[in-house]
Amino acid sequence: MAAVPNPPESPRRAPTIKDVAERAGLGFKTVSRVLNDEPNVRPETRDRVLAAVAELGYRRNSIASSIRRSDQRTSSIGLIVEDLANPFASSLTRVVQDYARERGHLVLVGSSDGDPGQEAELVGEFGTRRVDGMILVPNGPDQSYLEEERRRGTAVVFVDRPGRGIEADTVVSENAAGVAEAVRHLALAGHTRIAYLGDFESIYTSAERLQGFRDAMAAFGGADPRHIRTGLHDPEQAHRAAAELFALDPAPTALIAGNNLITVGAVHALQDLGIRDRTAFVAFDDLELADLLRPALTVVAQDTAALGEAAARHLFERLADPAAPYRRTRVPVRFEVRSSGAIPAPGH
Amino acid sequence: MAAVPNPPESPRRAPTIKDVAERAGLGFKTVSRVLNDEPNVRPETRDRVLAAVAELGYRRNSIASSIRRSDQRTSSIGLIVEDLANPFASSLTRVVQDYARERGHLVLVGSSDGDPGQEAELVGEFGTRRVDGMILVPNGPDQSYLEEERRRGTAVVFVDRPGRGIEADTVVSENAAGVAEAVRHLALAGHTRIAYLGDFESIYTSAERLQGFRDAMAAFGGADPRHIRTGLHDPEQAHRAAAELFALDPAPTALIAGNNLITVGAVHALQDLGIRDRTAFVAFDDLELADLLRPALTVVAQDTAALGEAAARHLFERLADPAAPYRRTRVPVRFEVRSSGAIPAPGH
DNA sequence: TTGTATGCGTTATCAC
DNA sequence: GTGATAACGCATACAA
Repeated sequence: MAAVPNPPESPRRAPTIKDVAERAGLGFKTVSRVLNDEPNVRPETRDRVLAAVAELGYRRNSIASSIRRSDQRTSSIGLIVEDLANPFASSLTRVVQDYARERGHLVLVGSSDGDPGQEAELVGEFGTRRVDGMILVPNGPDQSYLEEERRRGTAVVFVDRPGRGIEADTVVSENAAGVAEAVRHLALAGHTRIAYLGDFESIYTSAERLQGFRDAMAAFGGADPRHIRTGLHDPEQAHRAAAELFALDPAPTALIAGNNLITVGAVHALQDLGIRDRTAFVAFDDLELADLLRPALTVVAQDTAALGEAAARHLFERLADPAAPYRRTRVPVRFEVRSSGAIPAPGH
Repeated sequence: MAAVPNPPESPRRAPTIKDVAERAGLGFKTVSRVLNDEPNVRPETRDRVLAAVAELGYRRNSIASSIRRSDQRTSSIGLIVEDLANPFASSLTRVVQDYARERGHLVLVGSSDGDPGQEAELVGEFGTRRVDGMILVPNGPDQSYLEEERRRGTAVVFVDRPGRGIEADTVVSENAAGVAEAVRHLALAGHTRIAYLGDFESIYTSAERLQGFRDAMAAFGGADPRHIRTGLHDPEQAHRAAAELFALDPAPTALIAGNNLITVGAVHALQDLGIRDRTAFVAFDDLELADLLRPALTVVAQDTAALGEAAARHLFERLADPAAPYRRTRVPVRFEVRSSGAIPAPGH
């Protein structure tokens, strides 16, 4: 930590359109016209205004502008994810931000950590700032409180899972289909004792993925109930659950992990047990180095780009037409075959 | 994509303090007093106000509030990173967001993609929305344009690398020391032919890391210039450069990758060449599954949490005291020994 | 083509 | 304690 001598300049009052008007020797309404590209301004006058703007370093105060304009729009939207540091969330955020910016909007972000209280607080803060709309990954049993925001004209879109107690535009992944494909892939390699590790069943995505697993397993004689473990919310819990699975007799010969945190714990467990090379494995969610693991990880990859773009699109379409019927979009997943899923069942 | 019947409710005008005042049978200034916890309000009156607030579902319009308040503060800050989807950036964002939120501030985010033009545009958008301050990972040869923002009272903090053409609070990693430690670690395993893959030398962090490499190598007889490759800006370029390195005679026996994108390309190259198990490797930047690779990746991990928190702290301290001397904070890196760095030199 | 009066929802000032 | 009035920076309506 080093201190630099520094001379801070006196913080000046920012110039307003009145300052610009005075400088240009015009009425401030004329300045406003130029700034908003309204017609009926002589090119010459326009130039004078722009010159004054440049000289004073004027920058519009869009905060003041939005308070007065008829639509009350702020050109900003809010995005609430569980954890911004999670690759799923950050990649979603990036896409939403790009989409918004192309339309002149900025994005306010917040992490709820899966806590309904945090979520509601963030919604409140966003509302206070009068965002034009919000996209959220909802948490908890009830999002009906969002009706109030909506009455004020705020657009609401759910992504990753639907909100509860409220109807709204929603974008989700094809969770069940993705897991079903994983099951079929493993069955093709001769596996029948396929285990599943999932998060809390109260979470929409977890429930859908588990359902996909159960339904797909039914075609192959059904899943062994002891081979299904849910309620795993971090890598450590997944690690323990996986270790317990492989202590069973008969032990599973293949494993499906329900999300990326579970994957991390599960692979660690297989590593500890020294059975990474002979246990078939498919992970839901792609991971940055998945193809560099040995065996390379076969994954059900969510299309976060499509998810984010669809959510953003829904939001802006809702802003354009508040009366349109609500829509639910399901985004296909991509089954990425690498090698871990092709490890054959013993004796197959 | 499914359409839901839906009946949208008519968007109502949001209630204002005047509505609340009328409802409570009071002057609106009294309402304002209650909302701002100002003294001189009878508890009884206060209750009447709060009741009316609840009944009407009133929510303060902080946009209107900030336009009028004397300090002009909006309780929002801006954050500009290169790519929000990058783990380094997203983890930084998360920390900044948490720090800001604890202080009642919201965070506007933007990705510059390393383009100075995008960066300046985002700064402009943030300025227009009158953010209280901005934290940025600067790009390009000149950030002096930020002086203008600062004159308006906006706090400016650089993170990851210093801005150019302007003095400001800055937080950077101990880049050179981190690479030097990697070199010493590899030298201890008997390596002398250590290669280095880096990004453009025009990037501050790249230059610092390369310098750290050169200086540390000097203690071991110096680096072979052919074993240093820079200007690698994505995994593909790093992949090719690594392949070329190991086609040399004599080929390096150890490799240091200058950032996470380069690491991905380099490990792929080692994989293709079938020399992952016998080439010592140290990566700058940690990766999610680094410990599950085989060999597990030895890394120089940046402390993104400390980086983000220091940046946020600088920002809020600057807001509290605009006249304080500028500070530059250097955040130590963590050398994470796993196995890839301990692979011995041939015949050692 | 340009300018004036008014109002947005809030905070600041000052009188009651 | 409470409330009227002005003001913030801008957009809207309308007059000139």
